[in-house]
Amino acid sequence: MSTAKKRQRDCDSRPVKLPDDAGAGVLAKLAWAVAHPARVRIVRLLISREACVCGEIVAELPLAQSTVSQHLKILKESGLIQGEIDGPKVCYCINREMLSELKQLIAAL
Amino acid sequence: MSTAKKRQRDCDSRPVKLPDDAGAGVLAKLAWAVAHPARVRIVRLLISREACVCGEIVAELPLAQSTVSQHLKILKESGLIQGEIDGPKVCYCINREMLSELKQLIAAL
DNA sequence: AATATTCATCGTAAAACGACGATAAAGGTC
DNA sequence: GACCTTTATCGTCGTTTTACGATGAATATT
Repeated sequence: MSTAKKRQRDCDSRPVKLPDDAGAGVLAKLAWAVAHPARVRIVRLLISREACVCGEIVAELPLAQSTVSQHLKILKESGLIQGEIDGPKVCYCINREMLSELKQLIAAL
Repeated sequence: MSTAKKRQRDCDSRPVKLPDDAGAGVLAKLAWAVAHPARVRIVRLLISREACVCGEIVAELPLAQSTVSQHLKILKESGLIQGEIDGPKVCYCINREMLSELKQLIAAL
């Protein structure tokens, strides 16, 4: 995704409110991605395994395949994980950059 | 809820599943507390100010007083903040221990 | 070609979230 | 006591989340 921060100089006299809010949104989104036990487990699994087929993730969780797929979609949209099609299977892996950004944003609290 | 599998102390060779799940819930709860822009801003505000009356927090956010109060309640229930009654006002402050736990859990990912 | 496997998506239902206004509770002030 | 300030809670409404089964698309396998 690379929704990098574009820095521009506006002649505003109050450069305080908006940046604060925007930054809050970024952290909130990433935090929300791991704000569910199933998603935490998926993230941890992918961190430890480095690459994992969807079926394995489903087998690891006490949820229906469609539900897991939903969580995977959410994690994918957050940028924390990536999915690569491999034949009829889909191989998921962690996006280390996004994970680092999450860690940094939390650590900077 | 609690569709948790009751796993007895059987001589299982894989003591991995249950701790993983429990820990996931703890992290998910703390992450969810900061999974909303308004709550991120409240947390940041309390970190920077060290103590803050509810009214100031309300003034800082573009939300109704009742809505902010809801968010404060959520943050209080997560343990991330504490509220102390001071006359008719309520003084909120960060719970540094919980904040550290959140940081540690994220960093340990 | 027919079938099986793998995964995403659709449709749906229940629950929770997020927001608000109105009201109540608790504490000061006159 | 009457009144104002401050905050929490209640009731409500619309939206989102979470979960599931069923279906569809894409690829392997036979």
